[in-house]
Amino acid sequence: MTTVKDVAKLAGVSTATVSRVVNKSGIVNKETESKVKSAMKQLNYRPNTVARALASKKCTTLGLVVPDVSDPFFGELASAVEQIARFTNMQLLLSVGGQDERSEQQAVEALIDQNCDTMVIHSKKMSFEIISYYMEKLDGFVLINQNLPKYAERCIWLDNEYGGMLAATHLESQNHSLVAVVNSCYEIDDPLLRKNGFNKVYPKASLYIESAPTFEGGEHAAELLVENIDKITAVFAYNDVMAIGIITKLAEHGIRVPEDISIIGFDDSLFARFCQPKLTTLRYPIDQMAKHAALLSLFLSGANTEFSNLPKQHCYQPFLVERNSTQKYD
Amino acid sequence: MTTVKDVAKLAGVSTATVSRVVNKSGIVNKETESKVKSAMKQLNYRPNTVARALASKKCTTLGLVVPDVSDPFFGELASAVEQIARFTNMQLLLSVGGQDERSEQQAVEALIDQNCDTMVIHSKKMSFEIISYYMEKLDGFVLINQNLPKYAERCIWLDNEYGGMLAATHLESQNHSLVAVVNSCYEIDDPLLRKNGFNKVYPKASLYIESAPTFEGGEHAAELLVENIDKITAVFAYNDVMAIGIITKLAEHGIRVPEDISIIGFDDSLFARFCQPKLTTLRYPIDQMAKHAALLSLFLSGANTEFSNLPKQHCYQPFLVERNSTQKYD
DNA sequence: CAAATCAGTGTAAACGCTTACATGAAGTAA
DNA sequence: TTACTTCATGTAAGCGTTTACACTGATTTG
Repeated sequence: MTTVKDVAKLAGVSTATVSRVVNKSGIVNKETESKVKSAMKQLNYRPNTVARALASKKCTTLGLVVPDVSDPFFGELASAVEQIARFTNMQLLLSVGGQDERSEQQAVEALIDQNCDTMVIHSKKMSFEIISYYMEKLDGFVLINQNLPKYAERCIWLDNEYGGMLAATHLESQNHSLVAVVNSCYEIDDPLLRKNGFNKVYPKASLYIESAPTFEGGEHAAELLVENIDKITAVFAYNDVMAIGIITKLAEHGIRVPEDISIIGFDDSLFARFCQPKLTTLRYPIDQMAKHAALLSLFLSGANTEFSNLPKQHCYQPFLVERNSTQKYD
Repeated sequence: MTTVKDVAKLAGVSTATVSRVVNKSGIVNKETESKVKSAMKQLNYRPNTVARALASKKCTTLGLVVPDVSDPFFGELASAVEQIARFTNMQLLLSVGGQDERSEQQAVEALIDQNCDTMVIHSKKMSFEIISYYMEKLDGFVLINQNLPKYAERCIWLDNEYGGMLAATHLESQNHSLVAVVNSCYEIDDPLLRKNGFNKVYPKASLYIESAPTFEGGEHAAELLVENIDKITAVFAYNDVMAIGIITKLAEHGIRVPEDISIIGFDDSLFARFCQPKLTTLRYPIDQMAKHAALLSLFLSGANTEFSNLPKQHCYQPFLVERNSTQKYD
């Protein structure tokens, strides 16, 4: 491993000077600079990021914690954050938080141990106290998919209520009056908000079901749907996977989508186009949101000052992607 | 931030002793140990991983490079590696390699800059020369989904040929004699090997098509399938996404799966169950493989010596998952 | 022309930790 | 008693950087 010292010796300067040219900090003579540069090239010098982080107390890693990378939604999120990391010469440090508060907190602590002070967190279970603690401690702590009014400046979230409204409006425009809502039974805000938004258009759903936000959860909900099939003409599912679970189970009962019943999903996950029929759904701009969150964290932690003109708006709006799982009712 | 010094002062010992108890290295008196431990607790001390890595020249990060995290296949891979990392108190450092040799190499270099010397690499484009270079330089450099005979001890791969055979055998057992192979057009070994395996059972496919290994690629291939629909009764697709693309496009032409034509995929991706009909496919045990690769890297780099009795077998076998997209031909 | 400024560079002390080596006390064998 | 172990701990020199500060010689200012 070649170090600053080697470079300094070869170039006939001090390590301080080498450091100056590497970091483009301080003033250094053009000639000296080129001597140093050629020495670096000759020795194939690569600064040691770890030593650099230690000495400068600045860190070159961008942390991300998500509940589960194998979920394609978080895969997309991770991919977006990684792009920003690479673009700003940082390294992505990934921790998965799992499903309970303790492991989420451990994931954050693990990042802190790595001197990482810029991170974007998708938390499911962390209490407000714990979040506040980190917010106070780390300037670069930013939350994605969660809106804490007290820290709204450091949150990036989706307008779930608006999403619910959009779905409802779409169904209404297709003359559906008997609609079911199949919601997630998880104790987070999103399901509630989507339902609220939906209720603004349809003050009362013909049927309201809660189930796990998974394929199986969708299948399970579909059983109940089948029993009440005469009372509904359309359903708003919490997410695409559930919607697909519903469609699959419905098909087993000989109920066709969209001919017999319309279904609208949420997320526009990459497999929304994989099912029969292709899913009408709401696009969740997680890619943009994740990039915004990463840039915001970088800016707030002081790790990167180039991107100061970030969008003021921290709340993102989903939009309708109309495919084939919904149709006019008559 | 509280450091060893603070702990040492509070406990009335030297930093060396604190280090000893933290690392369980060297001999330390029971009493002293508990004094130190309580001091650590009291100050909420957490060792700084960066400083530790610098001083000991051992690193606490486990690197992973994949072509694209947003692809659920790599999401699963990343998730498995992360589990091992967490289990061994390491941090996952994720780099995405993209689609060309240069960026793959940059991804690796970025890991090296972080002092990371244990890493698992899924490469698509790296030349043998470059790979050899890293193999010689880094003991912990292990390859996944690639078998380089010279470095077989540091590769974990799938028996693609066997997979092809399995698919063929299944189709044969269902009396299909007119089979098409829809393969990936990417220049990697996998498609070729799968085809070879398939050919052992069916020396000549009734139709051979190459296309991009994506949903669209599948749709595209399906157009050709449709033109030759009378010549085939079954198709072996390179992967699940292609299979789904094919099914979707076929459906548009009124061709039903499996009634009119059987189709078998590869991977058993999580959405193999999302489509209609659910896909018969070959399970790719990427989860196990990734864990093995991570453990192997950890062992070879010397970062963790606990797991020395790893499976001798570096080649993994896919197996058939029979669902509803194939049926007996008569 | 003395004083002040400034470009360009070097010196050396951090950063938070590990670890080779030194030290000293106590026990053991001769 | 002397010499040798063994246990337990401390001292201090790194690890590869950054950076505050000091220094020099040249240029500008009044």
